[in-house]
Amino acid sequence: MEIKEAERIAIAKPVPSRPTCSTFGPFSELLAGAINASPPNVCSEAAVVAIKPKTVRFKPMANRAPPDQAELSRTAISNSSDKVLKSDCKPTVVYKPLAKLVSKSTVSLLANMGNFNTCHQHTQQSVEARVQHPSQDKHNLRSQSSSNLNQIMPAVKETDQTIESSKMASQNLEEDPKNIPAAAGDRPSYDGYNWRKYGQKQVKGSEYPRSYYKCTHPNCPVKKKVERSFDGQIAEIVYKGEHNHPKPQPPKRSSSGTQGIGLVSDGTGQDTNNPGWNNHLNESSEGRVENQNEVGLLAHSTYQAKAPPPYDPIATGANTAGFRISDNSCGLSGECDNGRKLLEGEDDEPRNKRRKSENQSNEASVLDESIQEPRIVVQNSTDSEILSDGFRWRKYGQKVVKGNPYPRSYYRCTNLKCNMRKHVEQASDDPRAYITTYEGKHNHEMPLRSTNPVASEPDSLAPASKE
DNA sequence: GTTATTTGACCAATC
DNA sequence: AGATTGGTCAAATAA
Repeated sequence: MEIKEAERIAIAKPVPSRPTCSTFGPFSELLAGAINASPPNVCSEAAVVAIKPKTVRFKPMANRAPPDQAELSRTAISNSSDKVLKSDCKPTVVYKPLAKLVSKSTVSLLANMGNFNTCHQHTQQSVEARVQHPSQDKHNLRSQSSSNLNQIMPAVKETDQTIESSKMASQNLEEDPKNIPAAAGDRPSYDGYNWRKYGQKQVKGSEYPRSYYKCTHPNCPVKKKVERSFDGQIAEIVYKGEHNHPKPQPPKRSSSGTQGIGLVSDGTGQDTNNPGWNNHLNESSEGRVENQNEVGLLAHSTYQAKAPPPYDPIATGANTAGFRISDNSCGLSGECDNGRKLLEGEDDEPRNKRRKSENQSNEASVLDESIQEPRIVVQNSTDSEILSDGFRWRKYGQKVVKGNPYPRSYYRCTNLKCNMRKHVEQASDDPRAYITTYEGKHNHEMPLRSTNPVASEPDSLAPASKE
């Protein structure tokens, strides 16, 4: 009986526990398994889990980073990256069309880079941010984010940069884990604050599990809720309270400044350093973009910032390091990075430590992935076209809505058959705070895949692409 | 041995 | 008043 129950549980919770399959094949496989309800062999572990419902956790093992992160990051990354790429980047290069790979490493890389995002988040943290998202739309969310990003970040940088950045990131990542002791005690998140995960739950409205984090500072009442999609994208992030303390300064990771940057976070975004830069970024022109990016990453992220972050020294300055990354990765679209970062950052944060070890073991794989990451990069499409969640969007209008000082951008799915539309607008002063509203559903598959390597979603959803 | 994460269970709020 | 959902706590586990 128990066993059965356990099994159930395992099956039942697709979300949180991702497949523990050590091998991780393609995400698709996993999905398939889940769908079938019969876990793949790999999941033998799962079976075990069944036996032990409690400990079911997935082992991060080397295989993967925590599923969430890795996958998430991947998707996020890929998505964001794709998006970014298109918008910003020129066609350049895609290292590999396979988006899959991108995932973890990329993510982490991005995440590192993404620290920028952190900045935004800081702000956000102080405030409450809510992400709006249609529950259904994972894709939508993504798309939103991407779209937003695109919109937001028109700036285009050279793809090369992005690529490089990605590469660097990847490299960094590799190192990161090590370097990143990250987070050493607390795990810094992209925003530069340290968070402790105190709970996870699947919320009814959302498909994805929601993770609850508390700021590790003793006095700090700040909490945040993060929902991640299987893809790894962040569907929602909600911050509550304001930090009573300044952001913890990151231990400098010496090494190369650059490295410090991203690296650190191996995805976690823990780098304290990052936060700083993040903030800077935010402040800086790019900041917005980043924010947006973040948002984008987030699938929906609408933040409503109540108050500005009290401290943000970070914001103040920190960008430095990260920036490089930003240049790189996101130069084009800071978005990518940001988003990724965000994604990773949050979830990852906690995991960083573990990951370290894991990463090490996985490093090889990761590295490979990271390398591939660059592929993310690519895409360029007209400005109007945006790949967000794997779908392609065309901006057909922009307008300033009455209640919102910020312009609202309207997008349509480029697929002729598809009636899907969405509009995105900044919700508050916080660039990150966005509101994306989707209308309709996609009648078609995501085009992106073929087009872009992105695949983040696709990957997960799909066919396993394994590569 | 320590610390952090995961997860089930409990409590509170809302409908 | 009951049911449902969200949020938090605390034990167990793993690194």
